[in-house]
Amino acid sequence: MAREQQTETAVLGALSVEPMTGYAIREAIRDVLGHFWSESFGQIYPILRELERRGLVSRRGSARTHASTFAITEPGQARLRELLAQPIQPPTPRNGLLLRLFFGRHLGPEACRDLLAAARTGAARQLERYAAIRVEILADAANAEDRPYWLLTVAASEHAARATIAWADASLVELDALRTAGEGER
Amino acid sequence: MAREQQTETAVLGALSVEPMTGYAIREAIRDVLGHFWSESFGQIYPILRELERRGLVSRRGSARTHASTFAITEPGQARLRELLAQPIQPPTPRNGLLLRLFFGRHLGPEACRDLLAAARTGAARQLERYAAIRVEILADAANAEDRPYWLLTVAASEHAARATIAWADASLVELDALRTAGEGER
DNA sequence: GGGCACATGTAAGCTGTTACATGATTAA
DNA sequence: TTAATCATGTAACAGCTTACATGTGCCC
Repeated sequence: MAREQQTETAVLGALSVEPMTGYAIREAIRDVLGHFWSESFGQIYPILRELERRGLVSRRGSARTHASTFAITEPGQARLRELLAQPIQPPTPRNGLLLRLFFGRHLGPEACRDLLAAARTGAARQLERYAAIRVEILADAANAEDRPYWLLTVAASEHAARATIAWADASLVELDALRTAGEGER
Repeated sequence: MAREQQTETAVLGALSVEPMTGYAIREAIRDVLGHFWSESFGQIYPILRELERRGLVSRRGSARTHASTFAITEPGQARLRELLAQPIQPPTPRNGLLLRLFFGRHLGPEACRDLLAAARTGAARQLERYAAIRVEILADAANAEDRPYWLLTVAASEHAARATIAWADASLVELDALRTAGEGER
């Protein structure tokens, strides 16, 4: 699946929940899919125009009034199903934290400790956010059919965050052992 | 930290382990950092030339002979330490699997099941690869000082993979419940 | 001498972000 | 009425991948 089609998927998917303005699509993606997806205005508006041209979404209200709402059409629904069935494009891995830790010898144990502690804190904070999202999803009576799928994605992020915390805790212990050993050598 | 500096970090880091050709840098990044980093030739060669110009690496042998080895210089070491201390640039999240599952209602429980099963299989295969990398690192007597840091990154990936497996298992159970409920409604 | 792995590099092109320009609407 | 938020869009640019062009050295 080409990269561009993924934006198309996200936009059509957002509109499959309810009609929205382009601005609202961005907000929804940031607030609801934020833990696993992102789109910028520079992507969304051109795609919306393109989707409109192809009849996959319909615009209500003109762009000039600064209040045009987009709704997914029947062909749009079909296109969304088609896109969702495409093979998943594996992301190119780029983890700045692990890059630093891999070359951690040049940074020293203390700085690595700080990196790990920060990662742990960040993951813990994310867990709180996921709990809030979970509550929101459970409270949303309008989209009961979507609920199990939405909860699936939250669970994925929660598992990942808990794994990060467990890894950080174990690594902090190991780094401490390394620091003590380093002091012993002096 | 700007994106471009991250490539600089990866290249200088690779050369901090031992002098290498550009080709070998790519191989090393793919084989050793592959689970959390990637670089392509189109990035590596221009950066090497730039680093040479700035005196951060030195070239032995000419490009024309197709066998020039790059080594990190003393200023290069200092630059690497500086780069490693830069704040981490958070990656923009883009998880194609979670995007599909979020809109899973349109795909149906069976297709989502397949996605989860594939994710589980992939994570299990990765775990095997990490075990192999771990053995390699432990067997590498030349870089004993780097070892604890390298093992840290492997542990991170292992934790993540195990979290994926646990999540997939739990989610498969939930999806089955959903399928059964769906059949009961008919 | 044919194929393969090693090796260097460039150019085109895609994806995506950022910054900017512009305007409407609403609440203080 | 002024500030904040909602809203639409574009242009420039950064970053990265891919494909291509080219060549070396080795082994069968």
